[in-house]
Amino acid sequence: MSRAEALSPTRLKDAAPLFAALGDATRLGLLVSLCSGGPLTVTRLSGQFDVSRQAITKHLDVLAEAGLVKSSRQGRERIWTFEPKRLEDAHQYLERLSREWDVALGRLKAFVET
Amino acid sequence: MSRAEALSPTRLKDAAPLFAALGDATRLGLLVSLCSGGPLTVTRLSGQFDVSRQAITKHLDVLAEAGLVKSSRQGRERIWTFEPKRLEDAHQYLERLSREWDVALGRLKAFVET
DNA sequence: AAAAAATGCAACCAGGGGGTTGCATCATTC
DNA sequence: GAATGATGCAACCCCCTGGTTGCATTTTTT
Repeated sequence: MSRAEALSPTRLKDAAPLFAALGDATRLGLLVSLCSGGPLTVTRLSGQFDVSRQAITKHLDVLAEAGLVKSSRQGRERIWTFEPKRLEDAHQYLERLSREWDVALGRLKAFVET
Repeated sequence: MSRAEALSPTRLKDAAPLFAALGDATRLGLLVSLCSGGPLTVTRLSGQFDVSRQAITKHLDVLAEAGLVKSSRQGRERIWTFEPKRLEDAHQYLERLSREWDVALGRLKAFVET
């Protein structure tokens, strides 16, 4: 394994929590809001969903833990912003998977043609 | 929204269960095995992980529910195979998200330059 | 036909996840 | 400085998930 690969966050053990963070409808909705609606505060965000503000806070914490969002204090309010890096990691992981699949298909095809 | 988009399984409500299925290290391992190791049986698969065969069965059921694997009976054993379609759906959903992000960035840039 | 192999099915258990309510705290604004 | 607004923190609840064990069922194999 190359050093770059060893440090890559797209290794299996790191990819699972990332996908887990994406695996909730409310959290995906939050990502969409922050993505297209720009940086927002918790109370603003919770207005768009029918769950309590505290529930939204928990979801944002999960997303932050996965590195998908970032927050910063600004006076009395906390601003949440989308963080595209980890999304790219997930993207790359999926690509590696399907590439491995294509390789396997290639092997099978070569085997059949023998 | 176009008809194709309306029917696409990459809409938010369908994407969440898909990512949730991917959000477990054991299940990702199973996908990798089926992907690169070819179709396998449950007992063969459970040999590669340190959980019981029944636990692996449950994981495979989750993956099947999400459309990521498929199974077929063959005599007394059941063969599990990787199913690449849904992976492509997940891939597309991530791309749509990051595209939306890029659009938002573009808007911001245009606004700043005014 | 009996033994062995692969799977199916069910009950059970511990822990975490998603949700809530209630209240404390900190910054603004009048 | 008192009221209001935005968060933070904690306790609690329910249920789903990931895991287990034990046993029944179906096919092979000898």
